Amino acid sequence: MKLISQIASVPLFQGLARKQYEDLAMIVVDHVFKRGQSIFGEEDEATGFYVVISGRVKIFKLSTEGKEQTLHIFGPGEPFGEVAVFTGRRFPANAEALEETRVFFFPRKEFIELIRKDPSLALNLLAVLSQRLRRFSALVENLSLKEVPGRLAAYLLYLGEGKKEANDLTLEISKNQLASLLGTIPETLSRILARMTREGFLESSGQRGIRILNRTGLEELASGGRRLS
Amino acid sequence: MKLISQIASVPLFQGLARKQYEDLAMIVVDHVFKRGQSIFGEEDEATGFYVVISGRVKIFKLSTEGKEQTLHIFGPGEPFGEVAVFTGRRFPANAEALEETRVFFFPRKEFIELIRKDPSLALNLLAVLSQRLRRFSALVENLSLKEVPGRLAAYLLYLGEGKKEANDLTLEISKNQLASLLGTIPETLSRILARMTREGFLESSGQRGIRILNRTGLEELASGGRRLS
DNA sequence: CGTGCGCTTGACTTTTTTCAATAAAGGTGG
DNA sequence: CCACCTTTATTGAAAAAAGTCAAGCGCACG
Repeated sequence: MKLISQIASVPLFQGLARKQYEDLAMIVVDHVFKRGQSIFGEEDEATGFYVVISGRVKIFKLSTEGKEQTLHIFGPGEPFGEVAVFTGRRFPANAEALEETRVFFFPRKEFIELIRKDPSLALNLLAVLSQRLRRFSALVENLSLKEVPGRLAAYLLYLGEGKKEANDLTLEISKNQLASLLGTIPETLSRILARMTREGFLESSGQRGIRILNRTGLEELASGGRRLS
Repeated sequence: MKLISQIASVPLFQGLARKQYEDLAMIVVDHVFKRGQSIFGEEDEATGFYVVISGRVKIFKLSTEGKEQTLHIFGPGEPFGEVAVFTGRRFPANAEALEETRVFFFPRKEFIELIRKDPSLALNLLAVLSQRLRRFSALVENLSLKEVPGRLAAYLLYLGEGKKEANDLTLEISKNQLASLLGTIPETLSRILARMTREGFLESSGQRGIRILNRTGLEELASGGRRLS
């Protein structure tokens, strides 16, 4: 059946027994959201979590002044909202479809029931969360470099981690938001990107594309062993 | 038996069935480390994870130039090294006892076997990891404030979270290391602490103690709605 | 009792932010 | 498909913040 093969193709559910897939198929709720439509809001009850099947989902927070800060963009195969399922009962951020997006929703209660029945599911989840935790702590390290060029270099390398085309990056957030994530402002980011381009570290293609030309150079910047001239 | 009640008092294992505690007691390895002794090193095989029973454990990384960066200090009841158990097979950092420290070691293979037998253990673990992930993402948000006073204020508030005496803080890392975590240098941190003291936001007691005197003021700094004069 | 490490302070330099003005891109509706 | 409009990105010059270098203090430790 189509549903089961779709579930089986989600990395989070890789390597489960046939029976498990059938059980998952029993509790899953198929949802389609239109571009711009909200999937859940901050402070909403977390009644379950989602997996993106097709399309893209933006996770973001709104500051008190109403400014939007994108935390992450999830694409096909990626789960989101799981953290809330196991801690609080509320989502800590908002989720919205960036384009026509299909998601599978797994209701909290039923899902936990499933875990109780077969723990291999839990082991998969633990692996996913652990992985994320590791990446996060790497990010924290990066952000503590004291100068912006170093932070930017570290971030770009971090972006390429575990990709085939590690030199061809696509920013999943706007440069304004990247600036904010790096603890700086768009003007500074823009200037530093310009300098890096001038010095042959990278080249940008379009608004979101960045190609790394001198990986070693970036690594030196990120480790503080070198500075932009 | 003593062992079981000690295991039961670990938050990570709260609320399990009697049988579970007995199983855990079967696989646990009791270890005592002297002050300064290494518990594991970066790149060591992660054959299991630890829970602090008494004493304190420092988790740190060494930079290429041999400088030490403390990531965390764990005290009684707290688990460490779990992430490595579920992802890679190697630890991403070093662990060392800060004082005479007793830890329980849970071997990976046997522990995973236990999870397979009873998933409520897995649910506890999932909750702990999720919680940590949440705190981490809050930390990332804090570190992205563009000025140091804001980052410091956010960090101090973050430290006090979920404590009874939220205004009486004890830094668990040296000010040098705090500076590094905040993406700045000790001199700047020192000056900013001095300014904050002069303006009545806080007062410091001893080298590691900080008392918050004006929480609202710090919150305004952290949100960018106010600056030090 | 000296040595070392961590913390503080001062004067000076460099980096980053601010403010303001333009340029480019992307989406919208005709 | 094009013109328009709003959002996003870039650039310059002046102001502010943070970093560097150097020196001194104080407490813990051997």
